[in-house]
Amino acid sequence: MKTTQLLIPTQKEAPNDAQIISHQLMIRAGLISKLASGLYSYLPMGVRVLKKVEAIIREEMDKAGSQEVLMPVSQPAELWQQSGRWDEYGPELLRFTDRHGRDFCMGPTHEEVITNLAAQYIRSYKQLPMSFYQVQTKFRDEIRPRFGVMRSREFIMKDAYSFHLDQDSLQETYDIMHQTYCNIFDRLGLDYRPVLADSGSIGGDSSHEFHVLADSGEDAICFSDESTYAANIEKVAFTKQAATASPQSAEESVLTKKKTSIEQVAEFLNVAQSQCIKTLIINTAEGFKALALRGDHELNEIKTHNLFGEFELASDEDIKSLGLKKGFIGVKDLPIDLIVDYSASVLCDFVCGANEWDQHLTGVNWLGVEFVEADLRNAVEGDDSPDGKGKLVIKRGIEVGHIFQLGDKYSHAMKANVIGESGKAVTTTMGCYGIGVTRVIAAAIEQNYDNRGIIFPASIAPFQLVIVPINYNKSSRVKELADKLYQQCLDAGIEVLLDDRKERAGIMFADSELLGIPHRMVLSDTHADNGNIEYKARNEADKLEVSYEQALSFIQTKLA
RNA sequence: CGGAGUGUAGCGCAGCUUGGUAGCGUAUCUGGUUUGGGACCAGGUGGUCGAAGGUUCAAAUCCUUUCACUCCGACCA
Repeated sequence: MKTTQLLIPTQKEAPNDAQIISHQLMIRAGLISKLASGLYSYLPMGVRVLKKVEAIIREEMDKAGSQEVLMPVSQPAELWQQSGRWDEYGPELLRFTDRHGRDFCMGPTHEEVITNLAAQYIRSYKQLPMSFYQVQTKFRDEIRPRFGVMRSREFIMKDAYSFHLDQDSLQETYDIMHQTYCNIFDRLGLDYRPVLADSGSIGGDSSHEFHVLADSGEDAICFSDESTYAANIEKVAFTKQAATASPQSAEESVLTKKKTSIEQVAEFLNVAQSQCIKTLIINTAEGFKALALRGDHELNEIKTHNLFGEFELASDEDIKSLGLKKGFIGVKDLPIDLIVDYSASVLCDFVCGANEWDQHLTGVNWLGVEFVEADLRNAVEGDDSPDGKGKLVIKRGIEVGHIFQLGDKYSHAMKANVIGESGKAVTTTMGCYGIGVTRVIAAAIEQNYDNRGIIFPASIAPFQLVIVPINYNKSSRVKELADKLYQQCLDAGIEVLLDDRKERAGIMFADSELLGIPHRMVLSDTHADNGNIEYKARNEADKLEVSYEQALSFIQTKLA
């Protein structure tokens, strides 16, 4: 295509609400345009990239034997009431009412619809296993959309669902999908890692997230420095440890006026935060519970949720009503159940609140305290890897894919049964596999850019090659050479952009670099004098002269 | 939802304290000079200053209400 035929609104400056690099560059390169909070239009260049990503995903999904379908964005409430999620989902589910007063929602995901389809059409075990996918718009009414298309409200997702007669069959497809996802992200040219993820109540190794490594990632993921272990920080499970020390000192109460945080107390008493215990009070369906953690550790909400169900931190009033002093809560003589994290229960001679205003205790030991132990915390850098090999390293990741085994949650609720071999109805078992298509683009940019702009991986660049003729509108020789080369490239099936604008060289260079087109050929009178063109790869510093005659075969070699 | 901040031309911003003709850079249009790294000169286009109400002879500016957007938080007791 020719630049003058395209809308490529590049900008020198990014809008000041664009915080992260991918957001800034997508706006500056004219890929997207913001309509409202968390809502973006894709402009021609953005759509080209989107289509590239989708094409790779489609090819690999087809290869994996999945069938493409397309389901509606708006969905009737009845389906969600059947699955129970109409009440469970919360405010992220955008609901609305049609003119007849019927309730609907914008689909944040499509388990309900696909399960409904399966219930209708899959009747016999002989049809199983079967899987479906779609590339489609999702709507999630995010509490705080941010980072451009990274966390937007409307986004494009590839979601796939599989149906099985039994767990073995599900596991088989799950493994295929795992490999398929690796193939997809390999082809997308991304540095990614599959990591163990939280799978809710199902448990086991039945859920993996695919993370693109980038400092701006919203998730923390843990790796062993000596093995292949990799997991979301939320998922790293710890077991009971053996005590490494024994009590040495006697308990003592000290004045810690207005020192209410672990940080303040540790500094004031000149002890490590890891030698302090913090006591959190939570409100659960079964009443208030006290949780004790090492001062340098954080409470893991998912683990806590798995233990107690829905919970929230106790309010100031709640703490008061229990007779406790906020900022000075300790582990001794609590009026409620105490649950102690495994790494806190092995501490000796530690510091904790005294349950009196402005008082902490030092030299505290667990002797005589009643409690149960549990795994409550997030992993921190340097923890022992749960597989027993090496220490954990923490990196930031952007979650671009998630596969998990659903079991029969939806198929049971929505009666997706098949007639089994014995002639009786059997509830199918399901798997579910998602890729955030639009997020993949942002993630790819987070991983591939420099101070001039985007450096798209070749597989998803909007164009493979840009031809920059200098003085295209002045020099008939340059124009002739450029047009001819452009036509040769088109004939050869190369996705080529001819910058036919009446612009100075600097502007054309800057735009092509901002847009991240992998290969560039420059034509000018000076090069034409030598019968040459100039070639430069976006991701390399050096320019190269190539003879005009060999230009096409040269670029074909580069693209191969 | 809690806290903070911002709304003035497509984008980036000044003006507001102390009310008095709507400004700058960039983009865009016209003409000219330039032409291998975002050029220069000249002349234009473009804004009911987020919206509504109020005070005033007079409001971008002061007051009230409201809407939108952004950031931080919503585990660190």
